[in-house]
Amino acid sequence: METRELAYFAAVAEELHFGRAAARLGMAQPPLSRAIQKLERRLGVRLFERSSRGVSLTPAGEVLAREAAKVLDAVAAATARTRRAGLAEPRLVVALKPGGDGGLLPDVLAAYRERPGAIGVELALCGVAERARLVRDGTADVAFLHSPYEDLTGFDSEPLRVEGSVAIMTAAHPLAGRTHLHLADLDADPTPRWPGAHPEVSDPAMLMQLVALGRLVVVAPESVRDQMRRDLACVPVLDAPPTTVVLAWPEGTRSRALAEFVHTATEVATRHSVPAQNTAPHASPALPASPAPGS
Amino acid sequence: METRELAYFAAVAEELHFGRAAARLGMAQPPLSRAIQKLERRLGVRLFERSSRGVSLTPAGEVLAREAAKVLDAVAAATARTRRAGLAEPRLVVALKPGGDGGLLPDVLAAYRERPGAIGVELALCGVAERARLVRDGTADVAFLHSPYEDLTGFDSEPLRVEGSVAIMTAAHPLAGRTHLHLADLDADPTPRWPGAHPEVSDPAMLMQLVALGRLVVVAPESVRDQMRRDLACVPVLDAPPTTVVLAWPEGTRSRALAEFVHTATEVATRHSVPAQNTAPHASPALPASPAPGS
DNA sequence: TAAAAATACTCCATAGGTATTTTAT
DNA sequence: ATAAAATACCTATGGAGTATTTTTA
Repeated sequence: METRELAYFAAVAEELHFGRAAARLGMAQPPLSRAIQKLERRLGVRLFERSSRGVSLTPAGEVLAREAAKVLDAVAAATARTRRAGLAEPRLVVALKPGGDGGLLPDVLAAYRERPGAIGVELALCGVAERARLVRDGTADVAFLHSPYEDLTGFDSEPLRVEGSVAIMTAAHPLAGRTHLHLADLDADPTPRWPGAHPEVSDPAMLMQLVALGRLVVVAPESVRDQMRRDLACVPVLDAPPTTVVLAWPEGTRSRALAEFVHTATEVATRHSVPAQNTAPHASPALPASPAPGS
Repeated sequence: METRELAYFAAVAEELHFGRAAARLGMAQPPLSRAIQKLERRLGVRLFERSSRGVSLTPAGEVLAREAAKVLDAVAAATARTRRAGLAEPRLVVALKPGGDGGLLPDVLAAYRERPGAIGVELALCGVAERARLVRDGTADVAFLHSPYEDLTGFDSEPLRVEGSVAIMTAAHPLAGRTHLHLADLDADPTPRWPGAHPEVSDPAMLMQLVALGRLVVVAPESVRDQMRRDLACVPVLDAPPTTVVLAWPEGTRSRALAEFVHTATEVATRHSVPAQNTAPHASPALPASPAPGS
């Protein structure tokens, strides 16, 4: 089964229309129809139910749709990773969303840079949805993700810090003065879970605008506090499930640089978490840096 | 990147010799050389270091070797799973090695068969090494595996039962009369860990023969007791790491039948483990079957 | 100089295009 | 009657074979 055929199949499976799929693929409809027929013949399985009023997937087609996506992802990742491995000086690409590092990144970068074999680190700032994809498709080596909000299948990961949740609301909100609250206190307000569980609003700035307008209360990891608009209030939610900031990379990766980066990150994370308390996570005292190797 | 090209690349990467790789692929050497060159051109990356005395992988080539293997596995799995999904009456294929089910399988099969939507179950009996591969390549849907002996990356899994370890030895062995022992007691004997950690001996019958001859003592999960030769003795090892029998299936599988099978298996496993004691794991009393739905 | 990969050329299998027919609603 | 997929037929790209040359240890 060639990847070209799988790409054709995937296009038809998405469009459920040979003509439109062909247009999307930049080809004519007849060769596409023939390619799918040939695939069906070789597999000995009918993949589509055709009628003049549209096309639908057979059960076997449903299976192949999932499998084809995996294959095409793997091919894209293979291409990207091989290209990146061929660069003259290799770089480690770290994907994160703004503020998605739980405040650890600056120290992690500084600590990693001191290591003997350290290579250049490139940051891929991106939206919530893209981080995992960038790693899956080989564009990035590793990402800061939020467990359990993000799906870690296919990744190995290392937890860096556990964060409690805070509710973000207007200063005018009746609950804004409280020292803490419980999820039940928010029953009256629309409270989409962070990040982006709500359909329409994926842009954080827009979400915060809705909060500022008093239309929403959002529950988010406490580290967002630092980059929050000043006109919003922020109250710890005691019984919201905690968020874990994790570093995630593709299962089975064998890269010296990545291993060292992850190791450095966990070290920095423990340095941060041991002295700091849950209620004041960013009051990390200026510990002396660990003895620099070499110079 | 076409799968054909990746298969070519994988062959050369394994053989490290264009001529032999071409022979293995059933083609002539020149087109193979050209195909690899074209791949290198398209990726913009050198994959092999060539000399007249052999071929070696560049760092980028090493990366692609791993990635290509993933892609080719995914393609093989896609083919197998799609074909199986197209069969007139779908079957659930369960891979296990003889005795690798911890004694649970008969009850699991009986319980599953009673369920309303149950489909046919096929058993793929196979050696130790093949079980995981059968699931990975789509030939089987689910396997009984032994954690932590087997690599579960790429699988989701459900633990069924935790087993202690026993040492298997000749009845004449000085330790054979003991009621229990510790790993340190075995320091004097060659003791490959079960299963198949030792290089040469992969056939269990051969391994048992070596045990019977007094050449080895093996440490194995306690459920092997049942199918053990009568001329061997079996002593619990208290400090050996416990083995967990798990059901494992490909990450992200969406199959009603599989979900029900796994659910049934965990139910049966808890029925087994609750009344039985660690020291007599197979003395499961004849509980009344759970109320059959329907008839 | 000998083993192995690269080049030169030739051929044909097949992917893809255009025109048209079949099919099912 | 009409939208959409299938078929017929043609073209040409590029994958593969044979013969030969180049390379380097």
